[in-house]
Amino acid sequence: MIKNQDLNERSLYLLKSLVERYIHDGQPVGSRALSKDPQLNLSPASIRNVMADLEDMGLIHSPHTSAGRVPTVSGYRLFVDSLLTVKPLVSSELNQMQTSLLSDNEKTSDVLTKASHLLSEMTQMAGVVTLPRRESVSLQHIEFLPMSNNRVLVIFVTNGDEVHNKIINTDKRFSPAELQQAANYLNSVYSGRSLASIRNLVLKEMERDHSEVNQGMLDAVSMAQLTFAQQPKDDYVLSGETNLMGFSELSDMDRLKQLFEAFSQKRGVIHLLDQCLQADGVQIFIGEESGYSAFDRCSLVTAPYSVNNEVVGVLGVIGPTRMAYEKVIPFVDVTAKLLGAALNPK
Amino acid sequence: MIKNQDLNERSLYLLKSLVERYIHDGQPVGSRALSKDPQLNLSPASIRNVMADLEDMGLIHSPHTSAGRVPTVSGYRLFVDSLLTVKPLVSSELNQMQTSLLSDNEKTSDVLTKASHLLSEMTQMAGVVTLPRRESVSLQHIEFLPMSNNRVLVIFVTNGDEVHNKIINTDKRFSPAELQQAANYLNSVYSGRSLASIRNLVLKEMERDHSEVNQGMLDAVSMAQLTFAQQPKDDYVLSGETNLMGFSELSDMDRLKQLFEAFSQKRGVIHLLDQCLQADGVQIFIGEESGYSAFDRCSLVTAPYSVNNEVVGVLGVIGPTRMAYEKVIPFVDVTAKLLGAALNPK
DNA sequence: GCTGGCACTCACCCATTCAGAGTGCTAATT
DNA sequence: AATTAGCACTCTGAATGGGTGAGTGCCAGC
Repeated sequence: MIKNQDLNERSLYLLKSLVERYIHDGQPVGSRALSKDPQLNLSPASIRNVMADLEDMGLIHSPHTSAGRVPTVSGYRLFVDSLLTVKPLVSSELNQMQTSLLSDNEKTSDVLTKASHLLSEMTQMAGVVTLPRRESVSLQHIEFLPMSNNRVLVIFVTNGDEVHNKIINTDKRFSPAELQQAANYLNSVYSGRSLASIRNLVLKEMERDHSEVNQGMLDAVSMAQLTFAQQPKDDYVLSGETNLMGFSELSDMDRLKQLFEAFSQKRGVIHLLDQCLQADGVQIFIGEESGYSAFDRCSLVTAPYSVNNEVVGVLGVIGPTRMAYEKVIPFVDVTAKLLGAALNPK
Repeated sequence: MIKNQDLNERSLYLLKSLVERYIHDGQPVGSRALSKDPQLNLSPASIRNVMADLEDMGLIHSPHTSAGRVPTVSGYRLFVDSLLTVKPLVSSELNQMQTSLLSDNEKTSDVLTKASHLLSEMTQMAGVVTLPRRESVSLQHIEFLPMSNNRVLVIFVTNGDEVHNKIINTDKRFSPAELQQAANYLNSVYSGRSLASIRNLVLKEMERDHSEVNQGMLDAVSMAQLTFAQQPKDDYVLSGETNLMGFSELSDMDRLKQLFEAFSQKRGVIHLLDQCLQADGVQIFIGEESGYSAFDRCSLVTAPYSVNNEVVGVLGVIGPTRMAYEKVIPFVDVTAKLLGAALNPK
């Protein structure tokens, strides 16, 4: 990895200026263009020397002999990590974001959708928000409805007024009254607890000596087991994907197709986003860094969001590698904080 | 409109052959190529004469002087309406479709998703299935949960084990017991009825002399009113959109963007699909016929599907105008029938 | 009414040219 | 020792132009 110290002030400034220019107008940057920079009071020839050094270090690269230079992934990396001067949000933007996210009385899912739209609107790229991890949400209410045969429709509500439902196959047939009783029991014992802790409690309960407990409780616990046993697959809200079709660097149809397939596949994107749960702030994947070839020409700027000081999800912006990081980063950062605030129980 | 009778047998056969060839290999069809057709035992020159006639009638058109001919929208229309020989499904395809759709014990939404995937898989284009119209589904169970302030979370289950939920703002605060009572009342009176009829009953109930009824019933009815008042917006399940990115005729990025925006907008697509609810079989929109410019280069092959002999939704396939109608039409037709069967209460 | 013949028109491919941008290298300058 | 000016060189991209092939429209003859 290239470190800050390996390069002198001047080279770093030159790299910064080059990346900024390239991000700004999308053309390979030549020595002549850079020589116009007043802070970098150098002749094109000297700049060429510096650029040759930067190229040796793999920070920039020339698409062909007589083109200017373009940042490589490492170049972007260094730029983003050490050279970038983030642009604070202007207050009108902040206002817009606040009013759209903090409006009251919304269901969690609606707030997430709004956040996703907000990200894509503000950046004109794609916005993505993962649903809060099921593990950390808590149970508010559970309910069983009889269906044909041994099937039972489970409806449970988690905090944030999210309603989930699932069909379970029980090993015997329950009467409506029995189901009601089981629900009552579970509501009294588990409501308010996180799904993760419920899962643990259920497991313990199942291992206990069955003679001690009555049949009703046993049934209830086994239904809870069926309900909460396997982790549900995570999901996310994506919006503004179509914005990505406007970027020339993503206009290759094959790549675009791969990218959109990845979006509807969801698996890869979720895996990628999950990696950002640990980060304690904005995290960025540039180009191939993500490890998913569909994202080769894209960057992903993410930030985790928290409810009750616990990280429960991730949001981010997906766009071409050549994006205005200095604006996107604060957007993502602030959106994550606002979303956390909006989701906090009042 | 061009009618069958306006053209002699030969011209019609020529048109048919031309459209088939064009659909098959995507190149403008010239007179020489058509002269190879054994059934159409004519010299290129004669064929050119016929083609000139067809062009005058607006059925085919030449992209430029020295290219072959390409069907126009009217040409496709005539072809699809009167010339097409549909290819019945081979039994292996039918089997595949049956096994994937008729597997038991699925929720409505899962079946719809499967149908959509099936359509896109089989045709390698995009598949779309509208959710059953809310009007025609019937209420199975309703339930109220108290939330902060005057807000109440309504959960109701419709046939097909679909769980819906919604937050309503009541004008006074209800205790859990009151809510329970209201739910009990509504369940006893309305369960089994269609949402449309419930809406009517509720309206009548509201107009009745209020002194006659007790407060509990009144509360229940007003909550039902809030729940079922406005029609929920329709929705659909779309899949295989990315397949569309493979077609050269849709590879124009601007158009593609418009198309995908229309998909996520949903409004237009739904409106288009709704028009097919009345049709009593497969209905086709070719190119600009749809009236939505995003679909200018696309065709839409649809069929309504029914539960209990009542049409409740529409499904279809979206692809380039130049698609293999003779295969797509039976696919769509059969899928609609199978979906209806799969959704019929057992 | 059909067909063969013929002149004509394009789109497409290819090679060529040309200007412009940018480079690397070297020698001169500071 | 670092910077710069100068220069030859390379490569892209746009413009040009000829050649080819596919296909047409029309006409005259069968």
